[in-house]
Amino acid sequence: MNTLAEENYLKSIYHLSVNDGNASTNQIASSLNTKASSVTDMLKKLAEKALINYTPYQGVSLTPSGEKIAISIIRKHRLWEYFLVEKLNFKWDQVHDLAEEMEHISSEELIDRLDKFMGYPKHDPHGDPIPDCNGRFNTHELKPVSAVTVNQSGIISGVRDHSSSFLQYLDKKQLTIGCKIMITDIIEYDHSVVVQTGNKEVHISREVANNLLIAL
Amino acid sequence: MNTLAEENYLKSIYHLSVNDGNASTNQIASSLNTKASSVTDMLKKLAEKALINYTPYQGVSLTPSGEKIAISIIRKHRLWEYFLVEKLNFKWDQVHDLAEEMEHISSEELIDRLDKFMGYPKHDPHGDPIPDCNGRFNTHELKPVSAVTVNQSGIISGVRDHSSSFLQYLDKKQLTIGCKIMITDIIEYDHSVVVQTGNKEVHISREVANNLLIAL
DNA sequence: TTATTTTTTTAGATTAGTCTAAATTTTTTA
DNA sequence: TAAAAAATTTAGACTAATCTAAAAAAATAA
Ligand SMILES: [Mn+2]
Ligand SMILES: [Mn+2]
Ligand SMILES: [Mn+2]
Ligand SMILES: [Mn+2]
Repeated sequence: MNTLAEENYLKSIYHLSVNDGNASTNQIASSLNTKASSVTDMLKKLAEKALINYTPYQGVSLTPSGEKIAISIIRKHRLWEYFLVEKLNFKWDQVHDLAEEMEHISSEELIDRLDKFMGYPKHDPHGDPIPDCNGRFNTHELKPVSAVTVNQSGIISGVRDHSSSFLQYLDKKQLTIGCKIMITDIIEYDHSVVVQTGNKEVHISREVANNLLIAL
Repeated sequence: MNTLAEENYLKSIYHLSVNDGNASTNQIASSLNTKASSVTDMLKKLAEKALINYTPYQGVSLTPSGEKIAISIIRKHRLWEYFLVEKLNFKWDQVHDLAEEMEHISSEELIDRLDKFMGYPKHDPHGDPIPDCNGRFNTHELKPVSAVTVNQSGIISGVRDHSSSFLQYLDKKQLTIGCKIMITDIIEYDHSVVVQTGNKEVHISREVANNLLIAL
């Protein structure tokens, strides 16, 4: 089995390399709040275990077995988040740090039974897809509100920023997962966006629009 | 906060000193599958943190703050065991090792919500009492079947041996928590015991009778 | 009560994961 | 393309937790 630190590195590398297939030492260090030199040490260990492809100075990518482990950690993280919100009535802005700890509970059987207990949910409280027990999940096509044109409408389906301050702000504006919204205006001066949600109009900054994802 | 190793030491010291109020270095080492020299090192650290009373060569006892932590770990352990059996349909012989890992999830709020979610259970799947959120629990008076006289009856309410082989054996004999049994005979030769359970008579060894606890 | 055995502690290493500071390699800029 | 800047790795050190082997203390037995 792998240590907690190894699991966190694999997960970080997975998230960082989703786009360009590669993660740099400094990116990993900043995502794990550690130093580049510590990262280099760990990269050597993970490469030794054949969980990553590592050429010094060139960044890293996950091997198939490294990716399998990363996805299993992400599955656990998202299922525990779902459990905390749906069964224990936590708010969506309270569960991330708890899940960071729970994702390292090692038993696969436990997580598969938890999945069944909750009815095989497809998305976590933040709209992120939950991998099934074989590691498969469909990454639906979401657009940031900032990339949508006036008069288009869609369903709020995800967030890019998972910080509690952002999630609490969305709660206050009643912009939560599942809400139907319509973009009614885009202010040219600062790229802020006016959206219609239910009966209200809400005015959000460009930054917020950038971090709020909708399905059209 | 305390490390995983520290928590395990405190829990071990708690269990070992329940009876005589004191735990020896060797007892702790054997209960944690570690060496006496490692234990000595840790005892110094725990004493430094004022979690135990330690005089070299004299064994240790928990201070009030050490005991508080130990009981909180035990509460978590037993609540997670209850969750695994009642919600995820694990068998009572499958949950101990999983709970050993889960008991270190640090959030108190999480465990209090879990407690509420399950309806504040009073006993874990092995009959052990679950401390409430203030660390209080009544340690019920149970007797081993080996200490009961012929014709007395009672309810199976606990086990002294938590190993899966013992628990599976009890399952096979249908001697599980909550069953009403009556002691019908005690064989003088080997101190084995004949018990009536429901419609059947079951013959158990002295060792089994010693590890099976009933409420009269 | 002295000698033997058992228990416990100390001494000295080891491993995982981290750090700072220095050296090296790569990338960018001029 | 040479100098400067940025990124990365190496060197050396530290902490937590563990180990083996040796020393010391306590308990037991003769
Ligand atoms: Mn999360
Ligand atoms: Mn999430
Ligand atoms: Mn247990
Ligand atoms: Mn139990």
